Amino acid sequence: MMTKPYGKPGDVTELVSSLGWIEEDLSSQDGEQTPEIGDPYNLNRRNSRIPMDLGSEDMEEEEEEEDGECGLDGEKAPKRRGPKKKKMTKARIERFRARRVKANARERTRMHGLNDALDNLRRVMPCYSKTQKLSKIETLRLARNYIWALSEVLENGQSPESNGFLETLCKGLSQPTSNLVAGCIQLGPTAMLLTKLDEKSGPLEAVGAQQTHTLSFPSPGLPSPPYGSLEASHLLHLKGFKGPTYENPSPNECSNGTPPYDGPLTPPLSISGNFALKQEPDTERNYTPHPTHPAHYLSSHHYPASSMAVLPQGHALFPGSRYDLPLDITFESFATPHIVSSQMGSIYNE
DNA sequence: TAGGCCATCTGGTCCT
DNA sequence: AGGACCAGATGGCCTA
Repeated sequence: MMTKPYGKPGDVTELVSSLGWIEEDLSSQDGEQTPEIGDPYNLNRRNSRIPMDLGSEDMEEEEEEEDGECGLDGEKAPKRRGPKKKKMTKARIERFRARRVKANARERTRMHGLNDALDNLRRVMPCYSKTQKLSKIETLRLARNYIWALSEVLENGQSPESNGFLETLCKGLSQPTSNLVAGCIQLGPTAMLLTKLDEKSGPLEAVGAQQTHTLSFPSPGLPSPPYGSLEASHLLHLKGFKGPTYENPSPNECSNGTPPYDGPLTPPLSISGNFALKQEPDTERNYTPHPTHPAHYLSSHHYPASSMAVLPQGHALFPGSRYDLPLDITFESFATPHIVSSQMGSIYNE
């Protein structure tokens, strides 16, 4: 679908004068402006965007006026063919304006719905923060990568704590987002491992076991970030899951015929080093299963302020990372692969 | 100040 | 005819 381009500057000058009635009329909508923006309908800057061709009766008066008129260069405009249209009456102007206002409202609502859906998507991403939202495009990219990474976990048994999992997640993401994801991923498994170990042993033993973790961050004594919860939906959608039966395409191929994904691989800057925080025993570890998590697979941790540089806006900058992690960041969905790994048997057996 | 991101308005197109 | 969807245009806000 091609959108008709707006008129050239010359056209604008010409039309602004001839369409003064529209400008004047639309400007009267000021009373309908929404409070968020001073000029929500852009009425004050729409002069150059007055419809070049309303394509309907709404422009009849303007078309009539132009009949026989000379253009800017003095050339005679071609005589308009077809039936003479009706005059633009006040009532017609009103109808046009009402239609436009209604359409604008619908469009706003539609976009809000789209944004709500994006927010919902953000919430199930490996890292979610209310204060530091992923951009729309990064949300979509990460979602795509996340689905891909999870499918590899399911199909190949790839560890969600492996660098491969992380690299898949970060494919095509901007460097800041990659760092954010890396930080989440690298911090996330700790709590979950601890949680699992806690089921068999005490926290201290779990801490000791953590030291053999393949990834070198969140150290045993390292305070964990505030973990979020794994929403019930993350488990529910696995119910009845019978395992992958599809052919897993290459990351750069799309089986549905869509163009290949050729986003550049942007490995996180700090897979193993930059997030190495202080490796001190954390006597302040405050491990509590997240209340909203039905299976208590995740826990809720909080970083003591001493363990990281705390930025003014409540963000914690991880050493070596360009990306500061909001303190309210959650890792709710990151647990999914672990859930999948640990529950695979029971899920399959259902 | 430039660039990224976003919300909004807008007209065109398609569909019901 | 009217609504949904789309993409272009524009200005505001924020950050490096």
